[in-house]
Amino acid sequence: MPIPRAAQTQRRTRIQEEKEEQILEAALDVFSQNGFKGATIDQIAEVAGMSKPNLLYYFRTKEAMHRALIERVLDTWLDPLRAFDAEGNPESEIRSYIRRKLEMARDFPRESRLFANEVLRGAPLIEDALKGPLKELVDEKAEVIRAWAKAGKIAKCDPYHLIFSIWSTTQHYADFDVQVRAVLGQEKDGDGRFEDAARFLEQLFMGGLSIRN
Amino acid sequence: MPIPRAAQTQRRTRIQEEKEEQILEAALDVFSQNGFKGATIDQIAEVAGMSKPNLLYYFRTKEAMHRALIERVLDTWLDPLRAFDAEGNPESEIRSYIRRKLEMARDFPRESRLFANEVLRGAPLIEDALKGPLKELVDEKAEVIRAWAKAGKIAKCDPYHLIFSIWSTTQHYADFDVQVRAVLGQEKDGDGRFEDAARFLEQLFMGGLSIRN
DNA sequence: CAATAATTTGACCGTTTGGTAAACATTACA
DNA sequence: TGTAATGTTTACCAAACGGTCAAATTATTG
Repeated sequence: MPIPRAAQTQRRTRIQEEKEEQILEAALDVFSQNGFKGATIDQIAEVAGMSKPNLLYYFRTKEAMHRALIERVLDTWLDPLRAFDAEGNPESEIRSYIRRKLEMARDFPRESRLFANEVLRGAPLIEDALKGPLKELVDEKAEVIRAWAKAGKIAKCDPYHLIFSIWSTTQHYADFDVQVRAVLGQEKDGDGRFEDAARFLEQLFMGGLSIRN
Repeated sequence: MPIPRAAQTQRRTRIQEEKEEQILEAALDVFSQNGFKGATIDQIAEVAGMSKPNLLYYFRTKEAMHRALIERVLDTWLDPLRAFDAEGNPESEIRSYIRRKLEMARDFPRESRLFANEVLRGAPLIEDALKGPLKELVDEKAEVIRAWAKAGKIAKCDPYHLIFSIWSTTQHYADFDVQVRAVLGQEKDGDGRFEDAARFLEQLFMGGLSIRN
């Protein structure tokens, strides 16, 4: 009778796992399209196929839902950068980083837009994560790139802005999808568009870093 | 006594000009930070320094405000691309296009974020503009770039994705400003950051298009 | 099976929101 | 200066919102 909130219980039941998953899936849909303030609990509940109080049984507030969602996304979002290997070959490392980021934009556009929405509004929920773990990771990888440049393996360039430009060019295809589709028309869609983008970005970055094929 | 809404009157008075300007300025502040749904009329009214009904005297609905604002922004936003000159030198044309876009991201970040917010939510208000005038303009300039490539003045590349990548890399500094600042720390701020970005992007695109300095 | 814990829901609450009505104030101009 | 058009404000409304409550239902387990 007293309400032991799902999030507080020690061991999570099967139902809890399933329902929380179901809710976060719906929340991703709604938050990524409307932003935090624009999304409503009723809307998420409807998409999730459950009543509003039921949803609030698993996440006590709208913000708790958003926080759970964005923390999870932020984590997987950085996986490609973590995979960036200092010991590897500069050309193939950068090339495959670009491709992996582009694949994520293609396969997880909602996650990209959720993140974009959050950063756009000032990133109140993830400010600490950006200044802490994210910055540290980028610092580390920037150092790798700088070392490559110093060793003459790639052209000298600002590693931070290189990373920014890879982020922005790839995520653009998720975040600005509507615009991209409007400009390209429907004839180029899906995989064709993806391959065109991949080819172009590869050429751009390989050339810009003086890595000739 | 009957209410001749400002927007409907034939000739606009001095007060109308001033107040509408004042409102749109405030609306830019609020909409760009919170998105359409996240922004409230009360908030805009407060920033504009007038009462809510007074604001609604000039713009009958929240959507009317947003529409007026975004149409104006969209127009000026495309100016740099319009300035792109087919007769000019490819290198300097592309270089100055990048610089101009980067300057806009620096000087008009709110406009950039307003636009980003609108596209992120599916661009319901400007879908037609994207598929019409915007597409036509991009088509035209893409043809110019293609001709340059054919003439061997720049490397062969997909002109559409080239334009997308210039848009995304430059606007990134406005839209993802919080993230950029979090990663770079505060030591690099303002003009220093801008110059670093400009130098990097110039190198990237000039190299990627095989235009060697 | 019994009883306890976990889950689900309809009804509800206070606040915020977009927008209106009408009275009041100010400006423009004959 | 008078008066009609324009501009401004206070008070208000209905709908939507985030969230609560208690009762009902379902699952778990001794």
